Amino acid sequence: MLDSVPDSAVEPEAASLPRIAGTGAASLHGTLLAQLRDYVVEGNLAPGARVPERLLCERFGISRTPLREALKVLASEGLIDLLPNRGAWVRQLGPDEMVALFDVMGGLEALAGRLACEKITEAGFSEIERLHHAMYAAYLRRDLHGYFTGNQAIHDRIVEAADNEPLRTTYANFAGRLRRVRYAANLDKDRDRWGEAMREHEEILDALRRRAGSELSDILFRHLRNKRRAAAVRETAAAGA
Amino acid sequence: MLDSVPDSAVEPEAASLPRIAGTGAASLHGTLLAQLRDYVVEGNLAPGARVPERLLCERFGISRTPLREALKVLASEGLIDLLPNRGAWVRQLGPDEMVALFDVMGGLEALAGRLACEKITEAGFSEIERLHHAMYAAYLRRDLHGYFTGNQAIHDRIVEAADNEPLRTTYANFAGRLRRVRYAANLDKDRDRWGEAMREHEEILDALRRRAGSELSDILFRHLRNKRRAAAVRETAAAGA
DNA sequence: GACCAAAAATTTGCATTCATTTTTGGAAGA
DNA sequence: TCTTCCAAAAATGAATGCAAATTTTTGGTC
Repeated sequence: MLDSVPDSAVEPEAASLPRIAGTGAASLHGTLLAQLRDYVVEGNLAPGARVPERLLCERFGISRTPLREALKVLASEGLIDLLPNRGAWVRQLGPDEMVALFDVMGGLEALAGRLACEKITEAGFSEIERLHHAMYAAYLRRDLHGYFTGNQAIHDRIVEAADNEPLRTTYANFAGRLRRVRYAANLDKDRDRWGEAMREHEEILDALRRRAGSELSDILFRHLRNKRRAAAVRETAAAGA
Repeated sequence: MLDSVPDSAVEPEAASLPRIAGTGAASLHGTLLAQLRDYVVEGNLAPGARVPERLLCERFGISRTPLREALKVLASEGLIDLLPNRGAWVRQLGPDEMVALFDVMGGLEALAGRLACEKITEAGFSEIERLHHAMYAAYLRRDLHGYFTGNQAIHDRIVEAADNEPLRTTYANFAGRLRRVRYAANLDKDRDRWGEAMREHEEILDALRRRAGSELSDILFRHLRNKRRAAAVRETAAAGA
């Protein structure tokens, strides 16, 4: 039943207009939201630290109202915690939470791979293939940064190839939450993992070439699991330090 | 580099405290957010309709500030669109968007199934088995409502068994967005689909019994795809009407 | 010197106010 | 009669104000 509130006429243009605000692309509010999100994700505030409302207002040159709106959104994205009457705090990931987030990332990548197999074009595949070879070259010359960049690019391209807007958004959200975990950091000390990751990427490319959705889905989930395992070492070590 | 903003001391209790605000459980703001979300999800406002700010303020007995904060969050959840200077509009799903959302749901259920295979207890499995049989009984006596309820319960239990908080939250979000699509509505006219769905559920239970994660993952994704296909008929029909 | 209670100073949450923008309604003109 | 234009009205976006809660400081006691 439609409530006492009258349903205004349907907005005809709304459907065709770009969905501006959803995640906040343009529009003053969206700008601030993006800025503030970057500010947090980039690590300008220490995990577990209080988010200084007043200082941020001055920094961004705005009043508290729009800032607080942005904070509410960041809280719903899981980047910060809002404690009633006690303000906003940068969310700190415990080991369990990190594991949970990694698993979701794995699920999202698995989905992206599956969809990519259905939708990717020959050109799109070639591009990923090119990135793969570049990454392999970086691996051979032990260029950690080059490898990391290429790796990131490949995973992003797969998500892109899935051509699914909500997936893109959700993926970006979880990637942002895990941004602090520097998975690459281990590889130079964990040559085995590096080689293993490289082999997994061979499998990924192969499955994608054959457009084997289920298979790719599986590989990608396992790939993320292993990535997490490698990252967990450092996490645990850091926690113990 | 940590910015000019000084890092306040780390809040020791924050880690152990329940994550109250994230999705908004308690705390006045969270209450309003949940209320408003339900209000939209329940369909009190027509899709494509304007969200009447002032009226909602009166209805909930609050001022515009907290309402607008909640609207920003709902926009980030994808339930409404915010058009700069033009207010909030209930999001309307076109066919393509619906397809995209269904695919993400499929990916999330696939993930849930995979994780459930790793974590579910014998008691948890028995409960799902019980629900399955109850649903089958409903199917046999052509009890559409009973079937639908049981079906929903099973999928929810699988997500629950995955024991992953961010997955739970994300799943709930997408389920809410798709709430308007009444997948069950077709079954009484599409007996073939109903039987097919029932057979798929047999497979689901079987894979879960064997704790065959990858397999269950695949089945669940396909199951959702088929569910979408059935729902799409009605959607298309409705669009054509 | 450590510990605790009370008052001051911040900070939060929400209401209210104000400047812009959009929308509405109608008059003038084609 | 229909379109175009303009002014009034309403709605949005953001700043400010204020009561309640929290945190910090202060002062005193053991």
